Amino acid sequence: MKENDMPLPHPTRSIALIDVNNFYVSCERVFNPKLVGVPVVVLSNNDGCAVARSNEAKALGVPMGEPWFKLKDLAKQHGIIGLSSNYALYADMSNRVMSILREYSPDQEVYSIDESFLDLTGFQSRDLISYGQHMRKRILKWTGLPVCVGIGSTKTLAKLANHCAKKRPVFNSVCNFNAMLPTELEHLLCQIDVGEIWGIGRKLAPKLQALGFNTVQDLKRANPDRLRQQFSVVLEKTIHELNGTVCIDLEEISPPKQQIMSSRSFGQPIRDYNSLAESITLYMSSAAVKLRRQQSFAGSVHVFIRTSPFKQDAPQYSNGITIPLPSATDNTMQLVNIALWGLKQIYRPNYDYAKAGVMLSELVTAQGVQNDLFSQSGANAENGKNCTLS
DNA sequence: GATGCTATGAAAC
DNA sequence: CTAACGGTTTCATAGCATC
Repeated sequence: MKENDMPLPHPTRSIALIDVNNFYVSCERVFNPKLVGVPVVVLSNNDGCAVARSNEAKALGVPMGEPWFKLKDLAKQHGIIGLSSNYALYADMSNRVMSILREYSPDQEVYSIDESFLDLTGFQSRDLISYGQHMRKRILKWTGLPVCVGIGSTKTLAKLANHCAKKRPVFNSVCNFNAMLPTELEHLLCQIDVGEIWGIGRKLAPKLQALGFNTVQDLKRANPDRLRQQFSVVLEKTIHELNGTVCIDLEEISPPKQQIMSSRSFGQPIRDYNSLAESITLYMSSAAVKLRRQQSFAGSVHVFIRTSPFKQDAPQYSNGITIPLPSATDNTMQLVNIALWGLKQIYRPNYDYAKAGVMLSELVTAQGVQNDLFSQSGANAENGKNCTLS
């Protein structure tokens, strides 16, 4: 791809999206080179489902999210290796990658454990492909992880460019839409399925195809107003972003979570109240840690328990309860007690429970608490831990 | 008729 | 030997209740 060194028609932003290939699998391979070149999947909690697949595993047709027991035959046949996940390792590797990337731009959004946006606007456009190659080679050398780089004038386009970098060997893992001629880009976008666009998922893709929007180019040329009517604002924004109009900003500082959830499927079904209570206590403790780490206070607590929907013949029960708190708190003891009270309300004996969890919502930040306290002249300020919701 | 709350669904990683 | 199936989060909307 030849770089375009003509002046660009509009003041164009250059947003890069850097994404580690098959992140969990690649992490495992760094520490066990025997896994290189063979089909590998990393499994979810309790070795339940495939949450990451190597290219070899994908080529064998292993679907994302497939339960491991359904893969046993295929695995035996082709020697697919199933690994338990090691989230502490992945978090550590992620931190290394993110700090390397931070040196390439002061404007970074860490979007997920294996993805980061960088704003490269103002960097010399014709150099961006080599800049991207530099990142890629450095990350590979310093962490052992393979990444791809996509560059475009919006986040949606950067995502799409990243997809091209990954899927099309021509780009050698770095694809810059901004460096392509309009006709060249159009030709490319005609070959990509609508379903590949960020925000177009399993439900939306078939609906759009039914209306004749089969490729990215089709959707790019669609009438945003009309599709907003028919679908949603989200889709309207996507169309604008495909045309280079920024609708989704770079979020360098991640806003505090509005709700915090902790839940887990059990390795084996649980029937008795005490075991359930133990789990709920554990989940709430971890939720409370997350809550305090972002310096928030919870205004309501939700507790839920459920049997396995996959056991068709077993009696099913699923219930949850939301408990509003008179006063927002971040205190583990208080939160656990409330959750256990909630559990008592919804618990029914003689069911095989498969999953339980808690959710904290109506979160207010410590900042908000401060303001609240000032505005309410310190009412309910006992050890600064509680605040009244107004 | 406008506004607010809740439950639900779709999407993402 | 059999059965076995993730976890969080956000955002938008629809339906219902309320002012």
